Amino acid sequence: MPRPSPVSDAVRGVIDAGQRHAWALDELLDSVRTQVPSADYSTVFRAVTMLERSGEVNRVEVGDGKTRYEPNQEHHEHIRCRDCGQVAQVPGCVLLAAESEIAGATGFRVDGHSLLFSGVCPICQRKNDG
Amino acid sequence: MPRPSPVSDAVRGVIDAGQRHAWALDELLDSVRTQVPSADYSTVFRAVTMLERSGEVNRVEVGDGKTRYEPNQEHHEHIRCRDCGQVAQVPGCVLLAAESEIAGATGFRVDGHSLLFSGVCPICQRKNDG
DNA sequence: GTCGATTGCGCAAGTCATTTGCGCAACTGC
DNA sequence: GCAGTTGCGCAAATGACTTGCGCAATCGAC
Repeated sequence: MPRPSPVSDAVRGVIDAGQRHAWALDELLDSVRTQVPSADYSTVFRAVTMLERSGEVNRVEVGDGKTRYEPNQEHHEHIRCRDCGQVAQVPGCVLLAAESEIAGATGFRVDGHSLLFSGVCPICQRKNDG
Repeated sequence: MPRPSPVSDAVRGVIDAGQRHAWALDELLDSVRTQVPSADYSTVFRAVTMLERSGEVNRVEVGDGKTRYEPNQEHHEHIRCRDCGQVAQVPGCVLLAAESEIAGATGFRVDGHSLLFSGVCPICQRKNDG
């Protein structure tokens, strides 16, 4: 019987709840603190690091200078709002076939890709109009 | 007649020479120092920032924790070596058509994307085999 | 129950990659 | 040759992690 770990459990819970798609550490911390007010940044960091190592979550880089984490699901792409930074999920993948073609063109052995669309999310569109 | 600016000129020269595709600041500094040994990190930083503002270079994020810069050319994708971090260029774009579809699926107003393939470059493939 | 070992986690310091402030000194135009 | 501008080196500040340290809560054994 392992010791209870409220902070780590809260981190896992927050990510799995899926209220947001790709969580940055500070966002995770804010959310975790609604359940465990004393939670610390480093603890959240260690928790997601463990979850990543165990394969429960994936690290994603969306080019905003922050490391983000999402639940480990089937492959998909991302779309980020240029204004608020919110990251949403774009289901499906149209690129697998392209990889072998890229391999031929560049000489690289291609084993993955990450595709990020950018634009303005519905909420920010409304804000901008108003 | 503006003052000469050897460091800034060297930065522009290095990027335009195209010996590498996407330059990180420390790589730029190393290269610039072969021409101007006293060159400083902050000066290189300010130079690329200017070049970016003037539209001569583009900032690219390739998910390795460093900001990279490339000459402002027509749209293309990138491929990065998982081992050595080298970034090469993948010409062409197969995704423009997809953007409107994504817009419909997510509600975002889509105005761009960035696609990064990852894999192992020819040099590292040879290193790994040997 | 209580004692020793384990381990979650808060605190604070360290690291890495920028980013900014400061001020000297070279250069330009007058 | 002089005043004003400005490129740039130096060093400190910032932001986002990352790591070390050690307390204290909890577990299992007796």
